[in-house]
Amino acid sequence: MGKEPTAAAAVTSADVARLAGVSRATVSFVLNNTQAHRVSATTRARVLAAAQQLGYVPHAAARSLRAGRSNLVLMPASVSAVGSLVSAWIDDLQSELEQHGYVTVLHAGRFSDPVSAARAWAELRPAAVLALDGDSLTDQAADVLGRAGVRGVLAFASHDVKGVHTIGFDHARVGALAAEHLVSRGRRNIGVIMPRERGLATFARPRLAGAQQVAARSTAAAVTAVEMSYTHESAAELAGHWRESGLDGVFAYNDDYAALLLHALRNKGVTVPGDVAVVGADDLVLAALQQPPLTTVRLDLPTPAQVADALHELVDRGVPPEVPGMEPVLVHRQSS
Amino acid sequence: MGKEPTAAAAVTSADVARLAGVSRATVSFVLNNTQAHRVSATTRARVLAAAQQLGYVPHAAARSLRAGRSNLVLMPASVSAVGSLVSAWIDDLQSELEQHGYVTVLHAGRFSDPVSAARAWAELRPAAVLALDGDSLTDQAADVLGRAGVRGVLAFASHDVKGVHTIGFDHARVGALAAEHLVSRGRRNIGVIMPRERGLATFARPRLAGAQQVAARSTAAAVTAVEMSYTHESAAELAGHWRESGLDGVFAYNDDYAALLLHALRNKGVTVPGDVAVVGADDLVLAALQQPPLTTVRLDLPTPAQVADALHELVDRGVPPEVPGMEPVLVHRQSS
DNA sequence: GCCTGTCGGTAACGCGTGTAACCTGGAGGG
DNA sequence: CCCTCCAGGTTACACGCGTTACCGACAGGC
Repeated sequence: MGKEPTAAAAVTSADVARLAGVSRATVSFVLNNTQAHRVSATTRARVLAAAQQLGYVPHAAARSLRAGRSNLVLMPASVSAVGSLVSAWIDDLQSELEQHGYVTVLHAGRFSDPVSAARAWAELRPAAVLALDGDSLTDQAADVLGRAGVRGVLAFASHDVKGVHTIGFDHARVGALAAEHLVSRGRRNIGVIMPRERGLATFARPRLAGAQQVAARSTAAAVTAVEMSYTHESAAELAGHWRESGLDGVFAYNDDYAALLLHALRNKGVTVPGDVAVVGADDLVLAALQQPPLTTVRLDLPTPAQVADALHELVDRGVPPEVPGMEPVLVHRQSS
Repeated sequence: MGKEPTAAAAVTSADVARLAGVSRATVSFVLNNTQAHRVSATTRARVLAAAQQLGYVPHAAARSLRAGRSNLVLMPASVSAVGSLVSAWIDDLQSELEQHGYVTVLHAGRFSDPVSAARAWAELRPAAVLALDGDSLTDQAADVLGRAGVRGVLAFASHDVKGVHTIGFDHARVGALAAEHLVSRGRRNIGVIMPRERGLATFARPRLAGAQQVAARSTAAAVTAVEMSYTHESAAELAGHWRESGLDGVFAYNDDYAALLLHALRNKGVTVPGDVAVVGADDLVLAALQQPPLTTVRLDLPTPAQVADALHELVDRGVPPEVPGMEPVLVHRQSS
């Protein structure tokens, strides 16, 4: 009960041992149910009682230091970059990994380059790193992780990186799909929204590139990048100059951005899909709520269980089974 | 260059020492720029070169084990429970803490009770725990953290908990504000949406309670809890039976839920605010985009810098400066 | 009485670090 | 020549834990 007001030292297994009147080894045997060593029922009870009384909790770092491997899974991701789409997916993945005995942790830092990012992750000595924006991983970064003893590096990425097991996640396909759809609806001047919000560029750039490739193939269409922030002001300004831009189709990066832009366009008297066709992405709940309902690109992700199993295999045996990549699907509604 | 295909052992400072031809201590002195000890320029260069060549990254766990304290800040929170509102705030907080030398990490687990949750957090031996849903913290949970040597426990909560430094965050006030507004607009039968999504209950329950208190004071009004999932089907079903419910006002927990409900109501021919007034919360960007624009409760949070400073003071000196709590403000638009 | 097991416990080491304490060789002052 | 001092290195320990090897006591078979 009596908690020290002054810097209470942490309770260690040695404290438990002292209180129970046994050695630290015995405490370890009891608390870990070590099968190789037998402990009498009475001492076992004494140890458990002492641990309970002191509120002992083992020190994960010391444990994995001794064991030579950790059960930490690091997901480098900023909370805001994770859209509403993936957040539920991440939660489920976390539960799956928990059942495998892993502790999953999200960490976002602002890093200048991939290698210093990898260095920061490596300091934590996770068992595995699961990168959602795997395209920002270089092979030097993967090398840093490997030298730090990270057993598995899994990444959603469009291209292979040495030392990284990639799960197909080609954002270029998303942009291409949207652009192809707009072209097939007769649009020729296609704008692609590039969010100014930091952290979204890694996804936005390849989506733009995908759209540009489509334009390059079909000679009739042209693609223009259009910057926009996720604010009413930015959307209103964009919509205000829309007619001058001559754009008759737009891929808005996201359903969130699309909804914001849609509203601003209507306010300025630009009709959708009459004057301009709008396509979002992620197929969020709000997409269907828009006026007109929003055409969007749905992203079918591999199930959390599949990814969790793959990660476990990778950490445990070194060779993961194949995981199906992300498959983008166009959902046609009235905005295009 | 040659990376071992078979379980490459992690690079340690001993490896660096061996390659540089010095002792491990010297390596430590060089890499940490220890002022108390002088190292000649030539050996310093040799050590740095060796570390560079091997790609050495220090082992954070071993370091904090030795140092007796960690620089980890743990934020228990599931990604999906963190609304769009707080996600940007969290990112900023993370940068602030990074400048203070902390590594911030998000962790969500499904726990049966507060104490086992605290135990899981305590295993990581963080310097501090920052709980966003602080109302699920008990004093036993705080005790577990304290005994594990966690220096500071900060929580957004409505009530004080022994051993926890709370930052005022009274969700009951949010519900109360919404209810008062609806009553002042002449509404008498007020529904409060309770999301079925897991993890949101800790916020939803006090919001409901706040609304109920308002109803208890003003004899004219009644409050009913209404369950709803964040899906089109659930919203449609709710809207389909709306007239029978007799509700003429609703606090929809959230702008997201409010937008979904708004749309479903319109589909069923229920007019807003004619038949029913709708109030959301969080003042998300999409709130102003709705038809009609959504009345909402904006939550003014303390700045990330304030919280980061408080946390640092708490960890460093044990006594944090006061941090202003969350202040809910009603934003009136046309949906009520 | 001696050898052989088995049961129940402990001593000791190492994981990767940081740092206090301790050497050593050479320069300088008396 | 001896003592002192300092620069520049090393040795040794501790952090909290898991585990291997050891050890004493006691029972049983010859």
